Amino acid sequence: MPEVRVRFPPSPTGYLHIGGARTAIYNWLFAKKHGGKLILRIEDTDTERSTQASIDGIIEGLEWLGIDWDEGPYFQTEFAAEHCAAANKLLAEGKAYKCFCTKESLDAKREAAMAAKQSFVGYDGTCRNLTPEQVAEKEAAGIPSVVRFKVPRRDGMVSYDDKVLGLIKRAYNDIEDFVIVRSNGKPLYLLCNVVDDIRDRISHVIRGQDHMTNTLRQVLLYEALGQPVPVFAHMPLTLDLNKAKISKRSHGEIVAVQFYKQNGFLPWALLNFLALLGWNPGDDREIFSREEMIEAFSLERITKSNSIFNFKKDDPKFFTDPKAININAHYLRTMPVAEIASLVKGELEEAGLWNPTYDSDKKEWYLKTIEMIRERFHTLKDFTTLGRAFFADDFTIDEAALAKNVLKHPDLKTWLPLLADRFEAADDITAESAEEIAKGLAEDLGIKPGIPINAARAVITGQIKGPSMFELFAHFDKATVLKRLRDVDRLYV
RNA sequence: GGCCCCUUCGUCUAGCGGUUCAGGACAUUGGCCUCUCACGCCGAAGAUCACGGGUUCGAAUCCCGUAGGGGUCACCA
Repeated sequence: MPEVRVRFPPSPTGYLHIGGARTAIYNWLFAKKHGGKLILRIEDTDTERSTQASIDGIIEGLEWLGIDWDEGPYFQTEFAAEHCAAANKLLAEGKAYKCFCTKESLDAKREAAMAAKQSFVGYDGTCRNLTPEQVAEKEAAGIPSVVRFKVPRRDGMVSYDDKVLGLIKRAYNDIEDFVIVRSNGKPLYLLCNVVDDIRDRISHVIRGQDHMTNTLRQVLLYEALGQPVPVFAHMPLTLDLNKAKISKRSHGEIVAVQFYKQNGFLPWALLNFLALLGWNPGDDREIFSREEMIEAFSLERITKSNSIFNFKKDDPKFFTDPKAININAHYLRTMPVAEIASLVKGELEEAGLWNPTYDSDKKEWYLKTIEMIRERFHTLKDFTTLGRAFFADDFTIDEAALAKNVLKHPDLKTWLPLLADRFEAADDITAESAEEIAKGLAEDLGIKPGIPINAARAVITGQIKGPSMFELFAHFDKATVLKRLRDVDRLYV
């Protein structure tokens, strides 16, 4: 295979959404797999809608995901001269022509054709065969014109071999003479994109299936420009549960990469999830290290059919696709502690809960805490919400925990302080001695051990569930344990 | 409407003519474990492989129709 050069060409008209991210991911994986280059090219020719904020957001999103590129960002607008030169070349060679039809008359014609349910609603070729004299005449009269590509009028099919979908073909006669330069002299996407891909020596174009009809026309442009056609691979689209294309407009932030960053996702977990939406390695693996995924990736194993991003708005249990959360939770509980520790540090700092000693004296305690609580967390955010009691005294006790494990047994008002007394009397609290003490108290009181233990969990961690309480009695600072146990009184109001 | 693509459990998917009355993952659910929850482990339920015709000794797998879904038909990208 010649040098692999792929590109990710976002148009900066919004944030990076998961569909775009997935395109970037596949291109990135393919480049890495083949030792190729990934080029980032900002397609900003739509000056009306392009914004700097969008460019920043897209780059930030890619960087957060860990997708690095080898060249760029290039900006399409910087190559306007090349785009024009290509258009002029086609014009000079008779492969394109000026069209003086007005947009209004064209729109009217198309609407009439569609209303009449005619098979061909494209441009009718009115200006295709104007003589040079007629063209000169119209230009002299100051009539504005666009440049249209002269699609070969011949029988047969234009075709290309799609790496994902197989042979795609379409009759020449079904393709209209499309516009390549606006009346204001600015070339359009179809042409710019091809010219840029030629200049950037792009070998493989990996993009969404929504580009399929563009591809046939672009193949024609490559041929007219006398350039080799790159390999195309069209990946399936991501739809919502109603099978509608996901978009910022209709789905909001849930489809933005930024949303996942803000909601405690690990970049690699999101990437892993996204990669699996429309691709699989051919075996049962679903969790990959970076190296494993690069090694396993191939265009041939990209799925043909669209996939659904399974999220229900206002789902009380899952704020996004359950599988995405599951994968995130998996990484959360299996990644090296040192790695997750620094991410949690960021969360704590943001929440104003960071204690510098976690980096020095209490480092061991800090790491152990994370190790203990991360197992049942789903996102990084859980450390400062569900796990708040480990890092602060001003936590609130979960309602269910309070009702079920504390208020239900009024005698805990005396039992918990009693437990505190026994802990206080013990010189060294280990998980083993804590268990002995707690169970011993229950026995002496003639109650089930679960009652004081679960109540302790509620007042010490604020949660109805969590790590082994015996380990926690030993893990928490003794004074904290005693205080929280003795403070149980305040809960009965 | 034309053209193009797609169609296997709720969702992501495996499958590429026979060893599959369809396997895995997530979600759901029963149990074990247990101080709780989670993890882990063992189970359950869940897909007449969109439908209808062919081809074949044999089809989820090949062919043809039909239906459904998606994409696209801009002087947007």
